Amino acid sequence: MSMLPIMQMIYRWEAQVVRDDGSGGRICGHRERVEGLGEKLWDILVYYIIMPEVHYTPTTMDDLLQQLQYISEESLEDNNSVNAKKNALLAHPLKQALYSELVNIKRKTALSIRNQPDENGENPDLARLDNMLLVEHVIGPDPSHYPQSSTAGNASTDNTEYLQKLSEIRQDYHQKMTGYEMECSKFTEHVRKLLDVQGQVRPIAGHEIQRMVGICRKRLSRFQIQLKQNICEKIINLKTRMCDARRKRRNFSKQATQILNDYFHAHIGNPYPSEEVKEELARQCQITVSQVSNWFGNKRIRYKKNIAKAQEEAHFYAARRQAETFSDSQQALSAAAAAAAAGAMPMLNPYANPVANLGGNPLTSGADPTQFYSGLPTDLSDFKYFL
DNA sequence: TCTGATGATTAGCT
DNA sequence: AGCTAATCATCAGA
Repeated sequence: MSMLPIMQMIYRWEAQVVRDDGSGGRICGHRERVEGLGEKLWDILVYYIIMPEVHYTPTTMDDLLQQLQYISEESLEDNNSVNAKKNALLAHPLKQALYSELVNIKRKTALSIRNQPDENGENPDLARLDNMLLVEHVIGPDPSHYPQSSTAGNASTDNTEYLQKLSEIRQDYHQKMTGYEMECSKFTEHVRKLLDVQGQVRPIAGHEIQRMVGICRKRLSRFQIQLKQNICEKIINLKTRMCDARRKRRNFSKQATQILNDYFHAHIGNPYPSEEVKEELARQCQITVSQVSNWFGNKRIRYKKNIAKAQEEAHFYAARRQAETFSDSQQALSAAAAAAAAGAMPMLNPYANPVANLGGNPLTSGADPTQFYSGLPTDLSDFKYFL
């Protein structure tokens, strides 16, 4: 605390006292603007002005500083001498005048300095969290009361499970928020009562108490933010879990697979549907365009792989047939294996060579005939994709 | 429970 | 951006 404002305040108040009670006394000419009043100002005034007879008046700056230090360190609680001072102060005829003056000065000086706009502004983090909680139906209307849509079975099951989990989170949130509000109210009420008591001996106006309660609530809102953050994290985890397609993979319906297979085999020469076609297929199959893209990606690569596998098997069996003409069966098997491994005899590849394909028997490969021969192209140019 | 099928994801390529 | 190839995670039938 700076000394100059305190001295100015003392002089100012002394002048006020002289005017109010007309009893004369020291009148000081210092009426300069008072700035930066501290919380102990009231005690200082009590010591030096209201009860000057029980305290010696400091004559030097060092004496005054020493006295101020003493006052600052003295507790206002459970102290007989302090209580005596409080009582003397409350009974003093000038108490009200002094009180009003100090409240007025505090409002003009200290409060105006501390009353920054950000103290009253809404916390952006809290607003963001509240917004998310509103969007996710944790606050506001309960989504579990909404009528269920009659979508496909899997989606409906997922939705029900999601709503159930969300309802649990919602319940947890409201329970914790109720507890928070209760604790918050209890604490702010305690602060309010404390300030009311302090207000009897210190210049604390009603609006200051309100402001202090607001500050308390603001400080306590950190717990509220923490709570809301935890709830938001829970929702994000829930959504991640529910939306993780790998965990909740569902096979497409038979009808959807049929539609996709029909298109694939009908366009086996160039199984790359355009974006428009993908959208149409997605609509027909009731899946997303991405799923259509995935399906075609998987289909193409697996189709190719199966061809390679069929080719390998064809090589093996062809080689074995050829080897059967040998007398040594061991030699035959070795020859077949070597032929298959080397990918020899491409003539037997039903897809690498369309002419051979048309003459071969796909069933000997052991592959799924519907996989390989459904919608088999008749025009040789259709094979360009696999050549 | 095992195993092949299948949808989704990812890195790398063009 | 779209594709391939490898891989993962899950489904579903034996």
